[in-house]
Amino acid sequence: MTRRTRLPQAEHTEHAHGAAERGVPEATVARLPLYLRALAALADRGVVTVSSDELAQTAGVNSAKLRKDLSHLGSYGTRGVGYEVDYLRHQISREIGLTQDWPVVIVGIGNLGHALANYAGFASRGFRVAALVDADPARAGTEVAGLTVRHVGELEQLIADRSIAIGVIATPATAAQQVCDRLVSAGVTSILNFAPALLQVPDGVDLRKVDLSIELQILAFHEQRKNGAALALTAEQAAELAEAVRQ
Amino acid sequence: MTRRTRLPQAEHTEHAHGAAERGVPEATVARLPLYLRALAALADRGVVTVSSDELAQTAGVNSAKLRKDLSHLGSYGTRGVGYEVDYLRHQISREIGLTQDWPVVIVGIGNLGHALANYAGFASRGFRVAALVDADPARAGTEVAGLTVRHVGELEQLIADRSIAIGVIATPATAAQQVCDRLVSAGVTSILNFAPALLQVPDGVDLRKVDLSIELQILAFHEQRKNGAALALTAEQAAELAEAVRQ
DNA sequence: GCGACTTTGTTCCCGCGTTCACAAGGATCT
DNA sequence: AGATCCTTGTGAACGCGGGAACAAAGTCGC
Repeated sequence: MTRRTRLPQAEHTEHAHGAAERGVPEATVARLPLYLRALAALADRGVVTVSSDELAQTAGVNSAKLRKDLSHLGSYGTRGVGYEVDYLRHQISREIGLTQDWPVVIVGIGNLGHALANYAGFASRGFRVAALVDADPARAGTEVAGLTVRHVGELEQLIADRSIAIGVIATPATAAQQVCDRLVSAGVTSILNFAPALLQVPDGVDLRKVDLSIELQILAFHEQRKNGAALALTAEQAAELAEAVRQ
Repeated sequence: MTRRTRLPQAEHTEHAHGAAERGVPEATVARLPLYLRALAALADRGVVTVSSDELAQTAGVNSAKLRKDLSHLGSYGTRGVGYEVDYLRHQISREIGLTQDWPVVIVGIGNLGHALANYAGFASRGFRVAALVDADPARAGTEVAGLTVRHVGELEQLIADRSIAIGVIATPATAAQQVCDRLVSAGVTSILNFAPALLQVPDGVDLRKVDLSIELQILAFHEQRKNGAALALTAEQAAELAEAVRQ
């Protein structure tokens, strides 16, 4: 196997520990939650067995992709029949790690942190909001989503006491890196960042980011292209005009 | 195709290689907001000119990728020098469409909708929350983020009156498709969906989704892999491990 | 004006992910 | 049991995005 791509670095897929053995492609991992949601919907409707085609349609993907994705986890289907909903659901849940309890700390209890603390989608998937932390002393002591907000000074203690491995950053951008550093040094190894800032984390720590405004900007780009025909045309005409005038 | 964007003396009429124009890769589009943010940070620090290397580092990407991305928009740099911060910023803003005003309607003013309505990142990038709508009559009439929440019955009227082209869905999953349909038939052509549901939209309508719990699930997957050796083998080897530790 | 230097814009190559198409394999019926 | 049908799992082709490397093109010093 030892592919020799002549570059001395950037090989973190290669020596990643468990990945070599059962390497599940990142793109596949990102879709597993979709399948899980689709399976839950089917189970609610009392469906016992589904074909890849049906499941794919429910999840909104191509059936070939679905089959290939599932094949990375194992051979959980029956040829000629399909997949047993409950069984497959359990297998995917186990693969993602949703069969265990994941305590999470949310840092920054502003509007967004407030919403995240109350978000039902977390609890229903094995994530438990175990601590809420904010830098504002006035906010500490208040109750949000059934939990008492603690001051950020207690961050390390809370992480240690409650075995927290996952942290969510919902602070302003200016505080994000500092909070991130403290989370990491306190032992958190997975971070979900909502602050619009570029965070640096050491190797071994996973960082994902969600930037709400970026999504809107992407939509705006395409929106502009749709109605853009007219505008771009005038722009082009203007350029041509300008050029014509110069001559 | 022979359209030439006017920039600090660009004089190649010859191989007017139709760069850019009709085809900015989706991956590039998704990074443009990052560059914009990096440029804003540089401008705040008073930087006037920046090399692709510097800018790439600020944005957290590879410099070759950055240059290729920018080349899709046009030739906005000066060889041997770099990019003029303000000029490039304006060009990207224009490309994404951030130089114009984008009225947005938010449907579903629960915790998340509340947070979105107050999100500062929108207003600072040309997005204007033009209407808040909720299905709960009790919530209609209340004030959120300086706007009066309207009942969902007024949705179509609001969209028409305020020329809204972008809609944000922050409702429960069960209401999402119905809201989506109404948005579309009222003329909205770009939708950002926060509800954990698969939405169907006709051609010509752009749909993007953000599922907060999916991000956490992806983190959980990797987290499990990290500690994975021990956790994955619980059944058989946990006992072995426990025994080994005992001795 | 000219050569050395700097940085962009582009080309080439590689690997990943998607998709098609089909062989493999189990279920069902006769 | 054997034939037929059905759906999975996978091999192979393909297109796209990423990264290294390089040529083009401008600046700067003399």
